[in-house]
Amino acid sequence: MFEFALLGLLHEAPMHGYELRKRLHDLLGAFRAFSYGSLYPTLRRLQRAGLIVEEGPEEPALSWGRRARKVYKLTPEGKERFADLLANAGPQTWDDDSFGVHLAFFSRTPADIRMRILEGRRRCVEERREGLRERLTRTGEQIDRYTRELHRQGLESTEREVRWLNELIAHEQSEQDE
Amino acid sequence: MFEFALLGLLHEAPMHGYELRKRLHDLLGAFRAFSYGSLYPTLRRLQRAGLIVEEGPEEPALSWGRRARKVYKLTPEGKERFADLLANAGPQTWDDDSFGVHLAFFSRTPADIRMRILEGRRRCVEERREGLRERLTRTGEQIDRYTRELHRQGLESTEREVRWLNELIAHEQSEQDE
DNA sequence: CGAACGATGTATCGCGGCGATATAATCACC
DNA sequence: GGTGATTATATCGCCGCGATACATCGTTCG
Repeated sequence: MFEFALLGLLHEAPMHGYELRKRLHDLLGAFRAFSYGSLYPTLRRLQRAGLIVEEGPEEPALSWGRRARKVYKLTPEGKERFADLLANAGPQTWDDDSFGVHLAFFSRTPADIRMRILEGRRRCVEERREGLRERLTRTGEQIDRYTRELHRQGLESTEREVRWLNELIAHEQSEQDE
Repeated sequence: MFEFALLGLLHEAPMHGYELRKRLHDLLGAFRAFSYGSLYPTLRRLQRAGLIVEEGPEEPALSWGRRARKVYKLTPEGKERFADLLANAGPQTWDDDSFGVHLAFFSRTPADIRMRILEGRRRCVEERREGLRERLTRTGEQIDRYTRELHRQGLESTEREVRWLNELIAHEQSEQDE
């Protein structure tokens, strides 16, 4: 997840940790929080895996005054890895975050893959919706008001996501026809 | 989180792990998934902390055929701990799950505390809403369609949650007046 | 009859992510 | 010249998850 997002951002330009976190927040803050406690360890992991490298000092004299910062850039292996992650959807569970990251990089994703990701997401959200409906009728009247309220809220937001996904898919199709 | 939910469930009756997980799923599945990979370690932790104890074999002969199961029950310390967790809201961030658990146990929560929890939640969701609005206007037109769509979706669901919380709070107040 | 399957049941392992925290330099402002 | 916000990197321990393993029971189907 983190790995996916970082590789995607570094695809735009080389960056250092702090900057990555800000971009992450702007790009994906609407659906997920990102902490430094994951950022730096993930960067180290990516570095050890050879997916990113620390850029040389470069411009050591120019604009001095900035304090120590480590700028990372993608390696060819990193680009390859990102392409892999882009192409296949993550684990198909309703609480998996990777869909959001996919969406954030959709403008760089081929149309057929976009469609596959969207439909995969829709399928798993629909499954969850059915599960919730079934549970709501099963547990019926025997649960207290607050729990039922929680269920209603969960079901409604799931239904809304399905509708949203349908719109996205429809838009995708109309674009394809044109 | 897990700890909170487990203590709450064991408040109803002594139970074993598998049963707890099923109840968890019925009660809170609408907003959160629960895995065994957390359940059993959490039970051990609670046991080590003296908040729960393994019930004696009890009825060893009756209804035999059932296979090995460990039934846990609350200790006085466990009840105390649960009361503490009930009374004060968890970390006030929009992605904190503990609100859902609180809600699930609302029927056992005093009215004034219910109100405090609801208002705390509303405050932090409203803050997030403002942050998202600000970011949407700031990043304005310079972001691609898909990312904007993600933002819109995040903002809308936040707004819906605020409305929902307002309803819950209003209902709470009307009940108090009566 | 037995095989196969799905539910019941307990448990662990490694890893990914988080909150808290430490450290430090720079900048803006009064 | 001090105070606080912002920029910047980093680690620690804990929590929760997915995968996996294993054993028993009831049912169903060939």
